[in-house]
Amino acid sequence: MSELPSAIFLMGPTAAGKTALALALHDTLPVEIISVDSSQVYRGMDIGTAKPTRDELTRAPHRLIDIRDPREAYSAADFCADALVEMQDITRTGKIPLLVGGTMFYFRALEFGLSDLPSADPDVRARLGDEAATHGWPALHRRLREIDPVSATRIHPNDAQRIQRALEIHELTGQPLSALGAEKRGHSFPYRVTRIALWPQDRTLLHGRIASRFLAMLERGFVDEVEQLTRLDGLSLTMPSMRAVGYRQIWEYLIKKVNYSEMTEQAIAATRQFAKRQITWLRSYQGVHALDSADTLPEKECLEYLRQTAGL
RNA sequence: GGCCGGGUAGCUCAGUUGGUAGAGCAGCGGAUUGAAAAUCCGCGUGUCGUUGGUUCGAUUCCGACCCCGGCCA
Repeated sequence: MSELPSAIFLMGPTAAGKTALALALHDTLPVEIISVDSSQVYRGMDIGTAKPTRDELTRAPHRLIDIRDPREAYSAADFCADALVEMQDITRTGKIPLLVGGTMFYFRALEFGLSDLPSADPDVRARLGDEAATHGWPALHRRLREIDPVSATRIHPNDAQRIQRALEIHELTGQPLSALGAEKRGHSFPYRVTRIALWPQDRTLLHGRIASRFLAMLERGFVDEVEQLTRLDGLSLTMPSMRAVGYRQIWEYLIKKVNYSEMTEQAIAATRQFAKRQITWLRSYQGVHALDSADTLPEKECLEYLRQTAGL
């Protein structure tokens, strides 16, 4: 058996201090950073995604940032392919890939793989969306029950997105998702992973950071940033990029659907809920070493852990 | 100071013709296979402002007091 190269995952909810810790690690270890963030892939979305600043990027380049136009879609499958290419590129130069971010689904898909399924088809989705608009999603769920009872049991009748996806797969392949998903193509991730998660155990503290960070984003021109985006021809609120926390609420403020204080309140609440979902992922992610980011960054603790487990 | 509203969940409010109460939002927990910062599921005990009275029983009726609006002085 040959020894697999090392990789480090640095995970954590929003506003936990991941970027700061990653920069610190980059200063002392032979690592190169890959961003694991479904919103930072978009160009022009800087303030609201808490993208590293230009100075920080000069100090420690991040891969997989600014690789898409906000009118394009990006997916977990795209990420897996892109990340693997970058990881191998880093490994080739004798360095260690440090994957940093808050998109837990991307981490999971990368490490454990996705089944061999067709990618999204806008036409099929549009047609299913139209059907749902007239008959309702529960009707489509009934149809799913006929063609794929296993998936229909797993997917709730209200879960529009998953019903749509399951029906889409059936239309595209003629086979049920439950059958395709079952034949896992033997996935083996070619890295030895050290997983670290960073977040304050004190929820109140996290909430405080989320609120003050959002207010700081507003001061740095977040509304202007979204205003610029609304001028992009063809960009709409339903696109994946604009479903991002903060962007969505500010967009609604700009079209006068909500006032300024409602926007602020709703954006902060949406961020808290997002952080909670991220924490749910982290709790179920096996083999994760949790670091508490309370008042100060646990930089030394992190380095010590890496020394012991990854031999750095 | 007088009159009129109102004081019920963290917030906004509903309700109980007297049998100790429920929505939305927030919060908490969970799921998660090409939209994932998405999408979905589950969770509601709170001196019903305080204090007396009537009553078998009061958050509900009556009185006093306190607080917040508004109007009049």
